Amino acid sequence: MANINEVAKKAGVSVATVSRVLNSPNVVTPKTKAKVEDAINKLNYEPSMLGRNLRNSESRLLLVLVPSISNPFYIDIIKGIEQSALDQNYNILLCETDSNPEREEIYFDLVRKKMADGIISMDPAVNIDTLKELSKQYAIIQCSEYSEESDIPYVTIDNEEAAYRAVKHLIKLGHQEVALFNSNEKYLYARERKQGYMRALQEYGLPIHDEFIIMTDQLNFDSGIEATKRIMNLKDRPTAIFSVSDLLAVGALKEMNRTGVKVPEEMAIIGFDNIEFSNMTYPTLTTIAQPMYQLGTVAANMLIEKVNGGEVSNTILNHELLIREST
Amino acid sequence: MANINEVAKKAGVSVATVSRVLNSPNVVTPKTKAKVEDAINKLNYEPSMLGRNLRNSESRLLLVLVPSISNPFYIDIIKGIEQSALDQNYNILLCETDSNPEREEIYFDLVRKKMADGIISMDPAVNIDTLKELSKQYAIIQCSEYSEESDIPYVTIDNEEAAYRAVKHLIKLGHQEVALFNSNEKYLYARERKQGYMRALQEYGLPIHDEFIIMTDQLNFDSGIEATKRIMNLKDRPTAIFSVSDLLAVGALKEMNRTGVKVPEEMAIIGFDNIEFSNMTYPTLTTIAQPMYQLGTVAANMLIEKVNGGEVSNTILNHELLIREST
DNA sequence: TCCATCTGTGTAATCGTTTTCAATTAATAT
DNA sequence: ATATTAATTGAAAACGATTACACAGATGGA
Repeated sequence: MANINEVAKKAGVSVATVSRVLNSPNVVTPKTKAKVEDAINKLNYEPSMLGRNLRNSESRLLLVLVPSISNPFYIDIIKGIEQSALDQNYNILLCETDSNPEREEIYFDLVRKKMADGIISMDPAVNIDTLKELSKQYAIIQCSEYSEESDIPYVTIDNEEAAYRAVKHLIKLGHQEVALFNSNEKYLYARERKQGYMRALQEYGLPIHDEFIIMTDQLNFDSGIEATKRIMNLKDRPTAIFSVSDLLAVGALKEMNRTGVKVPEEMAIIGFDNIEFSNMTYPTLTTIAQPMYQLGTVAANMLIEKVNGGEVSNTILNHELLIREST
Repeated sequence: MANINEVAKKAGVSVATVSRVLNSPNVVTPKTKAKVEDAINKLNYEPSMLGRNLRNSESRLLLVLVPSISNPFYIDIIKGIEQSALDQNYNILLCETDSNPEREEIYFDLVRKKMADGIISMDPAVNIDTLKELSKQYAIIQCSEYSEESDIPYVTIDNEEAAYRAVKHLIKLGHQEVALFNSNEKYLYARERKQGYMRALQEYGLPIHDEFIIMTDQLNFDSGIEATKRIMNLKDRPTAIFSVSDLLAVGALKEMNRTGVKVPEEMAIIGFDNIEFSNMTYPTLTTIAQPMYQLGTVAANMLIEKVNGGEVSNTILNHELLIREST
């Protein structure tokens, strides 16, 4: 476990020279460089990042705050972040908050204590006041979900437009009664998607049935089943469902299969996200595809730019309507 | 961005005392403690982990090496690891190798450079020679997949027995022709599960058809579809499939749905892992449930024990046959 | 030949903690 | 009141790198 001093001694040079061989090899004479490299090899020296990080006051670690890694939506985003981070010599600290404020505090402390150089927040349930406070001092980017009135930079898609297109697609297929499986409207994306839903209905002069709008607490499979049961118990049922998450839609699909309702003939279903699994279901799921991987790379690049003192501006990425078997 | 010196000055004590207030509050007088805490609050002081880590020569970071985070099998393991780590004041560095040796090297370098205190390896395709070499100097645990001839501690399940039970279950349902969707036999778990498969067949005096044994390169949905097509093209088809991964089985299910083959009537399918999705499919998937979360917590506890110089011994956890609709 | 310039290298300070050891103060026993 | 012991505190040395600054030797021009 040699350190830079031993290498310097063995090579007969100063520690400064060893450091230079490592960090700016061009300023040092080929001859001394060779001596130093020889010593490094002989001693099996590996520079310690602990010393390096302290001296440079950086950790080269990026905090990635996710509500839950069980939702595959985040998986591709994380892959994108990881790739961008790696390309720029950063690593990621993946943190699942489970929408648990205590956990969140643990993770926030990591950046306060300099264990992380910045944060990518993807948790809609994040404590936005703390986040705003932190953003005065630390580099922070919001990815996918964001807060309007904070001036924290974000990358996302046009949720209103995406929802509008999804519902328009259903209407054009002849559906007049479209249910909405939404999440809690305290989240911006939920409000925006609902607006898109309403705009489409209004544009085609269709009435809005309040009982067709189901709010679920969580975006998961079970909530999808639950919401579907409520819809199916209505005496006037809708003929199509627009779900703001593929996981909810998969739950709906499952419930249809269980009760023998034919999809898309008796009930059309459209999801949101384009998670991998949406293509594995029976029938496959029509959905709004979000550019997850790209959301990740862009978020990471923005964050690193910000860590290095640069200015970044908000980014809206493109989405896409993916028509498959469920509509 | 105050440091310990400024706090000491403001409180009128030495830095040693400040450090003690933080790390062993009981040895310092209540009065001085109050002074120090007051100064800490006034200055908004947060101790830097960079300094701390250098001094303690530790990073309190655990490297988690996963082949791919797209496979939900690893998600619950990761959750378990994270919980255990957090409980003991560690954090995890999640690293997806994508079975890419270059990436793997980047991650290995993190432990060589003291950026991580230990490794939990879950990648079957890991470079075992490098891993063995590293294990002489660093704390390493293998989780789920392991190498027999290395003396790196591991936690896993009894793969042979699990496979045996799965196939026995199919046989008891009357299936005489059982296909095996396996992964490459260079992996230990693949060899063990194949052995369990053969033991069950032999025990019931059933012949082993080589053409019923399909080896797939990857454990994903597409490979499952591919393998199913090959099986269905045989003139003598099996009546049941034992797949060593739920993802493969989901692919098989999808292909059955597409071609109108009834599951389980015309083809029974049993998976392995019990990923969340296995309960969302149509029909739901019978599977061998692995204790993923527990694999994670145990692996993390073992690793931390080892990081602290303790000795750990290999652990075999229990699995369970989960009978659902696909058999 | 001499001075100016450029290159390569070394010295030592610095990043922010923890901890050993010594010194001081407080507490207890005589 | 004094000697002895115990409890608090402080000074200074690590931990392992990077880098500003100074210095020496080489190069080139006049």
